[in-house]
Amino acid sequence: MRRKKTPKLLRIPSISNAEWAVMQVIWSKGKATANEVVEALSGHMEWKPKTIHTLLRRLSDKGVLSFEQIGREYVFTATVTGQECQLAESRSFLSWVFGTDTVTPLVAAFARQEEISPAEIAELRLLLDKLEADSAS
Amino acid sequence: MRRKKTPKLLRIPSISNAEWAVMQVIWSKGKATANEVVEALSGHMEWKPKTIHTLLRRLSDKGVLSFEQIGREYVFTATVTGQECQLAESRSFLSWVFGTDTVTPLVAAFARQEEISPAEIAELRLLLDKLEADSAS
DNA sequence: TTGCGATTCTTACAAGTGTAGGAGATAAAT
DNA sequence: ATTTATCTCCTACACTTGTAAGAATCGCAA
Repeated sequence: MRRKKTPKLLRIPSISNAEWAVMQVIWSKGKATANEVVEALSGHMEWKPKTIHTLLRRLSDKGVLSFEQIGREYVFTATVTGQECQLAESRSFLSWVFGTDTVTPLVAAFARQEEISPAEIAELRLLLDKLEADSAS
Repeated sequence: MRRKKTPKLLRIPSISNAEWAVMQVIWSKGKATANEVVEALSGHMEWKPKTIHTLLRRLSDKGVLSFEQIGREYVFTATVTGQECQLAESRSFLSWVFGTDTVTPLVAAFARQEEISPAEIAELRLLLDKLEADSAS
């Protein structure tokens, strides 16, 4: 039987909008050099390499990235998982926009605008089923 | 039969964190003077009145608040609904944190951490049922 | 070993935010 | 009519964010 995860309240520093794009790359690749990040982002972001370097530095300063020097390059890795950050951000988002700590109001808001497709409804149902099964076990 | 709401892409200017607290008050009261907002926020926010005045001014500058002068006071009203703003913010949030335009990943993230209570599961199911009924009609 | 090219470190700067203070105007009270 | 208590308007300032340029450094090729 799965137990509630430890409520690890490790303070996750706030990651800005632009910084998220960089983190996504690191998370998806596990680790990456500055150039790999630049590479990965070129195409769908129109950032100069310098800009990305700045973001990497700021993220390191905040402690959500760590790096080791390999030769003359730095290899960055995340010190927090994407899931942790997503959850943390989601919580604070829900709290300031909906004044709540649950997802329901958000879903309701989308529902009101009929922004939820039948396929998604099915997907959500499945999720709920699994949740219930889990907690019942 | 309900039709999809007009996809009114009226650009909603971004409302900052602190500003949201002010908007919540205006939305809940319909209209309010500066002092009423100060009043409403005192207690759970530790802001000086001046701070709130500044936020009101900035919101007016952004055009999400309008005001009419009654005597020597200003009465503020919102020019955008809370729902519009919540939806707009939610969309941009989901897009930069989850890289999606649907709510499912957020719900899944909460589900993974078992942050969803049985009661909430029921509530969500109800919501989905209603949604489906609506679109089927 | 010396220059060169790649990489990192330092600095910049405007816009947006959080958080107000002080000056000026004005309605109300006396 | 003057004072006074309130409001609003203008100004401030440090921090964050988006967006980078230039300087310094360091390892490799010649």
